[in-house]
Amino acid sequence: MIDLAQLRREPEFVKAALARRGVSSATMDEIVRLDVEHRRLLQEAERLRAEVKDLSRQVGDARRAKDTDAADRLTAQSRVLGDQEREATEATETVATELREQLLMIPNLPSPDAPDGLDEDANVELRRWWVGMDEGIGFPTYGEHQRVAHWEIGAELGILDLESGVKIAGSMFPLFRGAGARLLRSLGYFALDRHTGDYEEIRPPSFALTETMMSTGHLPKSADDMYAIERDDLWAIPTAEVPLTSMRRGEILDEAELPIRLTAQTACFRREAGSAGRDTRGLLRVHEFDKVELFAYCTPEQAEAAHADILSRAEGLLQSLGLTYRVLDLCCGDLGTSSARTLDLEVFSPGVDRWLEVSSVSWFRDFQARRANVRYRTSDGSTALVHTVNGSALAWARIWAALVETYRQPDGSVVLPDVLAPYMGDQTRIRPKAS
RNA sequence: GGAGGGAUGACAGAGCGGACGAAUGUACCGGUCUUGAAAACCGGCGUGGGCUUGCCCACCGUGGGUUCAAAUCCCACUCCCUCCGCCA
Repeated sequence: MIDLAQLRREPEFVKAALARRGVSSATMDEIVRLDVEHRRLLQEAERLRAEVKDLSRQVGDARRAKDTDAADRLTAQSRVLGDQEREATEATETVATELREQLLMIPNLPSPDAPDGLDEDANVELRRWWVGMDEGIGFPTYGEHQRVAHWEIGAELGILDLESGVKIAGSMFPLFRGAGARLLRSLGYFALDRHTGDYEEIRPPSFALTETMMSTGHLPKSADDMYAIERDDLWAIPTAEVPLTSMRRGEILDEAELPIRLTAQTACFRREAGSAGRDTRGLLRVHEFDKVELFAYCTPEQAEAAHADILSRAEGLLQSLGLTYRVLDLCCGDLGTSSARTLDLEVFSPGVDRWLEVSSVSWFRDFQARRANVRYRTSDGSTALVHTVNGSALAWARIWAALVETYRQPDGSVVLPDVLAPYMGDQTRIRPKAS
C-alpha cells in the first residue's frame, strides 16, 4: 500500500511517480478527494462520540447523586446524540471502505532507478553471463544436439511424462520420473544448502488466508491468477514470498534482529489465467512448480545491500549450474504491483532457443510492510515500517528445461553439472532407458 | 467430530456495567546513592488515527448485538489448553 500521508504531503510527486507505470492522475485525484471527505466525516463523528461519552459520564454522576430527574433528562439527550453519532459513523465507514478499496488497487511507486517504459520491450538488459566469459571466451554457440526441446529430451530419456500429468490434473501440471524427478529434488537440496548458513530455513504452509494474500499485494488485484479453495477460504500460494511476508505480520521487531533473512522451498501454484494458449508445450509455463525463495525483512538502510545479496546468490546458483543467463532491469510498466525495483534473471535454453525467466529479485520498500503491518523499534524508541526484499534462488521446471537442453550430448544422453553429484547419488549422466 | 476451560499491555496477572487505556508485579529506560556493580529509592514506560499541538477518538482474540454508558452483559466465529473419539 502506498503511503497516504505522503500523497497528502506531496501529491504531485506521487502522481508523477505512478504515472511512470500507467496510473492516471484522475485515479489519484479521486483518492485525494475520498481522503479529504473521510477526514471531514471522521471529525464530525468523533465530535459527536465525545459528546455522548461526556453525557454518559454525567448520567452516572446524577445516578450516584440520586438525582433521577437530571439523569432522565441527560439520558434522553444522550440518546438523541447517539442516533446522530451512529449515522455519522456509518457515513464515515462507507467512505473509509471506498477509500481502502481504491488504495488497495494502487501499485507501489517505482524506484527512480527503474527504467522508463510501459511494457516488457522497455526492459533493460544489464549484463550476460556464460561459462568461460571471464576467460575471454565468446557467447556460446550451441550444437545441433542441444537444439532439441526439453519435452523431446524428457520423453526420449523417460524422465518427463507430461501425458500422465495431464491425466492426473490437466494440462500444465508436469510429472517427472526417475532421474528427472531426482534432478528436481537435487536442485532443491543444492539451493537450500547453499544459503541455510545465512538464511534461516523455513517450511511454511502451502495455503494462505485472504488476509495473508492481501499483505503481499497478490489480492485483491490478482485473484484470477491464483487457485482458491473457497470452502475453506484459502488460497494456494503462488510463491513463498506470501507466507514469509506474513510470518511476522502485525509485529514490532527489534532493530537488533534485522535483517531477518529467510529461505524456503515451497510448491508454487499459478493459474496463468491471462496466458491461455501461450507457451503450452513442455515446461515453459506450468501451473505448479517448486521454488527456493530468499527473503529478508530489513531497515530501509539495509535494503539495498539485502537486495544485492539475494541477486548475487541467485546468480551464483546459475553460475554453479553452468547455465547461460542475462540480468534484466524491469521497466516501470513491467514491475509487479508491490515492487519498486525488480531485476529478473533469465536463462538461455538452447533447445527452445529462448530466454526463460527463472528469478525475480524485488525490493518492495515499505509497500508490503504497510499492508502486513510489520514494523521495527528504532534506536530512539519510535516505530517505523520495515522494508521487504525477496528473490527466487532457483525455480524448477524452467531450470530443469534449460539444464537438459544445455547438457544434452551428441549421443542423446544428458550430463549433469558436478555440483549436483552429491545429491544425485553420484550419477553424472542420464542415459536413454534402452541403452 | 464430542465435552469442558481459556484469550487483557514485552511477560505474568487483576478488573466482570459508570472517570478503565486499563491495578499490581517483572522486564526495560533515565535519575539518586556507590570507586564500580548489585540492592534500595524516585521518575518514565502500549499502538494507531484526527485536528484548532493541546485536546479528542479508536483498540482488552475477531465480528455483530443490548445500553445513556461495554474489557465487563448477549450471540456467532477464530485460536489455545485438558479429556474422549477418529486418523497420516
